[in-house]
Amino acid sequence: MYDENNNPTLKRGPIEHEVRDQIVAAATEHFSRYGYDKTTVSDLAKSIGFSKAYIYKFFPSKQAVGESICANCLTKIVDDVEKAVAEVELPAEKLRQMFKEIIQASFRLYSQDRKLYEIAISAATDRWQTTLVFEKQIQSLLQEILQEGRKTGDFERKTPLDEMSKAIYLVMRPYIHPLMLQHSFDYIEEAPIQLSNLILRSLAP
Amino acid sequence: MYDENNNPTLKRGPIEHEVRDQIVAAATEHFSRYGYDKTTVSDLAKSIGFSKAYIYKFFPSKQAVGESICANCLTKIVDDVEKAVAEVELPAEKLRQMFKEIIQASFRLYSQDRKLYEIAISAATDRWQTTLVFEKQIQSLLQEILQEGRKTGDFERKTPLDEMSKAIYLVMRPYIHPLMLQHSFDYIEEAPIQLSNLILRSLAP
DNA sequence: CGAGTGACCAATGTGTAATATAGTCACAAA
DNA sequence: TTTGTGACTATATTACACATTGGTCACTCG
Repeated sequence: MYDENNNPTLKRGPIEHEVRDQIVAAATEHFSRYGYDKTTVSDLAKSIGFSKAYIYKFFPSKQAVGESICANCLTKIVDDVEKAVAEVELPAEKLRQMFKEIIQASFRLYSQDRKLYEIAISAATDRWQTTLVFEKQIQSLLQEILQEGRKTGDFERKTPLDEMSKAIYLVMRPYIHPLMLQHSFDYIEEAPIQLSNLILRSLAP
Repeated sequence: MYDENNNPTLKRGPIEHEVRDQIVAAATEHFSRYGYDKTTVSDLAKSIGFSKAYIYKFFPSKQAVGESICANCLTKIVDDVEKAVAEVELPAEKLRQMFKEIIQASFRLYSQDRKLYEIAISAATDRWQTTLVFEKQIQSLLQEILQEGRKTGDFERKTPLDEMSKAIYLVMRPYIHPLMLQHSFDYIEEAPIQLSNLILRSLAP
């Protein structure tokens, strides 16, 4: 597996360093208050008391800083989803919870940190690394649930797991992709319910 | 049912009139060549040999002209889908064909008339009348197929028809909405197949 | 050597004055 | 009445000079 923690398009210079953390902290603050575009690299530098050039000892580009902040948001979403899934027992319920919580966690980010959500939109639209990792994590979680459901006999076993998993991911994708989710806000209440029902009917043994 | 053919937000003055047709023809030509934004109402007027003011005897706004042209595109898509559906016998095959052809017809518009596709995006994003009509038509077609499948015993009958229909529409929606479809181009080959499979598994009696 | 920076450049963004456009209306000709 | 228009306004768009910004590099200081 690829180690995205030492990826040269995302990081540069010392991986563990106090200043790196300061940059991330300052960026989180500034990006969420003023937005990615209206925050300059100089702003970040000033707020931690260094020169702009020093930022570039730790990050190869402004976008790389953005990706770090975005990665934190997406990781938070994955954590919330995993937590919600862990709260119930049956695989079918896990699936419902997963779908519902992905939407709710994303929507929370949208409501409470609009500016960071906008970064997530750029990330998904321009296919930043961090988005690919996020998608993989969601897909893994989905596959785990499916595997468990197959083991317990709650889900059918004829259809190949990959096919099952892929199709269900495709159903969920419009609600995972931040840009698409925006165009589905009218459905965030009913969609996870109706679509979970449909998915579960298709998974009946 | 509401008569959108005499809707004051879309039309004005004589409904059946040669000049109206000329305007629509000129607009189709200009919009598809130069795009909606870069075509001025004066351009349309000039190309049919009248003054700009005369256009407004037939349409209440430039957008209304755009909606007319867009309505033609969407009607074409619905026709293509209905034709494709009529070509097969079994309800299950009709569903597959429907899903596949919606995507292909939209993609054809995207490939061959990019500028008109862009109008369709505006229409869907800003919820123009014409888009609502289009969605209704697709939903009706879907419901017809489901009803037939229930009658023939090909589809299960426990789940309420409305629920079934709604859920399947939600699965298809990302591929019907032109703006969302753009972000799913990577999946236009596999999605209709995988998702039709999933839907049909959920419809098994 | 490692931490840190000012000066610099190409590219991108911004403010603004000038232009173009959507839409209306009173009115004319047929 | 029906067909058709030029002149007008308020809003949107362009164009262009100017300022900012992302990013680099040679350099200093300890």
